[in-house]
Amino acid sequence: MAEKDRGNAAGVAPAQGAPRRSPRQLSIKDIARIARVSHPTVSRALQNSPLVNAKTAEKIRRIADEAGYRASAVARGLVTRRTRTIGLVVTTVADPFASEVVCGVEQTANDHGYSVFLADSNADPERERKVVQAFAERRVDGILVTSSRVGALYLPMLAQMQVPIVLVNDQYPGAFVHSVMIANFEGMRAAAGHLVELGHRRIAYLGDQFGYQSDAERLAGFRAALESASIPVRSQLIAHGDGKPEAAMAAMKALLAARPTAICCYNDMTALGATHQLRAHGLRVPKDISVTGFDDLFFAAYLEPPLTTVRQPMRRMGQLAMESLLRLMSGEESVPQIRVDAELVVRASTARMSGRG
Amino acid sequence: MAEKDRGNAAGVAPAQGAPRRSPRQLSIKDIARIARVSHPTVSRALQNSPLVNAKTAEKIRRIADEAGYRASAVARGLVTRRTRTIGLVVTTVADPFASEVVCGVEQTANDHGYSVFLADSNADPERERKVVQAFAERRVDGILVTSSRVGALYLPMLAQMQVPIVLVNDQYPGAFVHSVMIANFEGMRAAAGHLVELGHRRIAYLGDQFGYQSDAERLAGFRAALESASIPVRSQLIAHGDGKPEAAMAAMKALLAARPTAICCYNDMTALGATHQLRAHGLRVPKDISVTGFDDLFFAAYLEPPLTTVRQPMRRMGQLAMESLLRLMSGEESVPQIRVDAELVVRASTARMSGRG
DNA sequence: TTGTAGGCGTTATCAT
DNA sequence: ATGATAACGCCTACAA
Repeated sequence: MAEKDRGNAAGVAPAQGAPRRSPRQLSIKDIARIARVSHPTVSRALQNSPLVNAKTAEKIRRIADEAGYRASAVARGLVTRRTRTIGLVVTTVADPFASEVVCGVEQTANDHGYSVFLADSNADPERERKVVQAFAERRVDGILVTSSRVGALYLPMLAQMQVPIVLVNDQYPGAFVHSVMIANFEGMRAAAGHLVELGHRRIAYLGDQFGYQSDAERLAGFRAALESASIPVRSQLIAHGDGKPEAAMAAMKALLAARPTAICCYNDMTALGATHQLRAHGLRVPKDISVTGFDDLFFAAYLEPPLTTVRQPMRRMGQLAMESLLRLMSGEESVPQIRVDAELVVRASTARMSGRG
Repeated sequence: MAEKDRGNAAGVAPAQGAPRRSPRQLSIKDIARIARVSHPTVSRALQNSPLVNAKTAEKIRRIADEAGYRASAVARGLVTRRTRTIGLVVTTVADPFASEVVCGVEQTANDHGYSVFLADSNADPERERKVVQAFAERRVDGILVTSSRVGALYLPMLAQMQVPIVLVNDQYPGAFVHSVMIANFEGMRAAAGHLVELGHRRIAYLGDQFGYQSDAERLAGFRAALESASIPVRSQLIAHGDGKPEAAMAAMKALLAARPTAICCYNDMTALGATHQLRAHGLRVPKDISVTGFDDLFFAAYLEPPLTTVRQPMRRMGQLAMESLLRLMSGEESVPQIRVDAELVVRASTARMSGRG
């Protein structure tokens, strides 16, 4: 019998006429049989329950360990109705902002025993819907969404799923209770204010047409800085890309006609494209024109010239969002709107205004 | 009775003295009761089984849809023993190479009805071990690993888990059967060869001490290019960082003593740091010194000067890895080692050697 | 301290 | 074409 119980998990060749490999994972009952106890006892021992004899527990744990037994989280999830799983949706992981947030989320989730399902939406509403449905079927305990462009779409789904949701830099913050947001207004106001102090008066704003709320807030901060210095905000000095370098180049080109001496970009990716376009036109940064970004992505400090930008503590924001979600999942209340401070980092892409004006 | 069956899923306030909200998700039995059929019939209808009357099926689907019913993938996974789930481990998502691969994997997985668990290892073997254990408990159908520095560590786990594993740019390819790798040797040989053609003879190599196999192959390609031009490879012209800008700066500094006129970097992140250091020393790229990278990350084309580099089709590699895993999971055989071509992209960071030599 | 008996929400295997 | 019934692997009463 002992012979029979051993199975052939160790990779022994299957018996003749038995083409079926993968002898099936061990279950709690297998461990129970080997340890000569009932399976509930094994369950208790593995959860370090005080209701089981210390020696027995030790023996069971040893056996389970030697056998390489891993309790099935799916079976457990079925009975406990909690999967210790969350769904994380991003527009695309390939975006450096998103991947930093994902990193912070993942670390925090793991530290608390949660696994995370990652899904790209590609900013496609239909895909985003499917992704959230998949999460619903997976019975995730909570959902985290980064930079969604279709936030409102979640409302009906949320109602059905009955799981908490937290958004990071959502574009429709009004619709949701829980979110982690950067101080868009203050951050961009600081960047524009910095340029004003350097003597610039023809300052442009290169935004993100898909940034909605974030873009609106940053633009408002930009306006506030100019207005408090009594500088009129001219519409020829405002343009929009899509948050990526390619579109930023086109938008920058259009902006050039208004001859700005400085430009505030919606984010670092936009600054990357804008700067590239400026060079193509023979303009030197910052001598001829100053440029600021937003995010402080890893490459900002290594650009030529190093980029003056507004730092977002992206990883930390991911962590904060996950911590908020953890609270909600355990039934506690959580601060609805978490607002994170942005920090202006002055580098070499901005300089005192010179000639050319 | 019908009254009673309705439950209060629609968000009706809970009855007095019933503090317990979240009325519990609908199950297949609820749908069955409403449709006045048995639950297996519902199951069949929802799977579009031909074994069920077309009209009945239609009615069931309509009811399920209106009720917002979502079948539990966890219950299904328990009985079918397949979760349609894979585990994806990366050293860190914050690395742009990794996030591109993740993107390709995720898209492909989703298109085939798989959800992906993402986990960072932070290049910490202990954490990586825990992560894989979590995957085992989650009963993932397969595992994908990117740029692992601890590949060998998987062997024993793999034996126990009995799930297929595919590695992307693994550092210990010998140990595993299935992997997707870039043509490291040929790629770097092309980059170095390009510099040789431009007349350079004092060419340095700035590698990644944690790149193991990848670094070894790229270095070999570098050597091959020089040797085929009868240029001796001097050890003072070889240094190693860790694949990131910071360490690259330090390594570059040390390399400067040997006065190279060109430098091949292990990857674009390394090139970022190396270039930054060169500027700090007043050297102009490419006038005084040429620089090449590897990867062709999104920012490479936007640097000043635009970076000459070796392109890896990262997303495509993620897709190939996932497709290989899909084959393995469905029991088919798959090409063990998939080798992807690298492409030299010549931009402006390299130029014909001038004076200063 | 331990064992017995459900049940979690599906799919699979039989009947009918 | 449909319905009973039995798993799947675990946890949680409750009983002993």
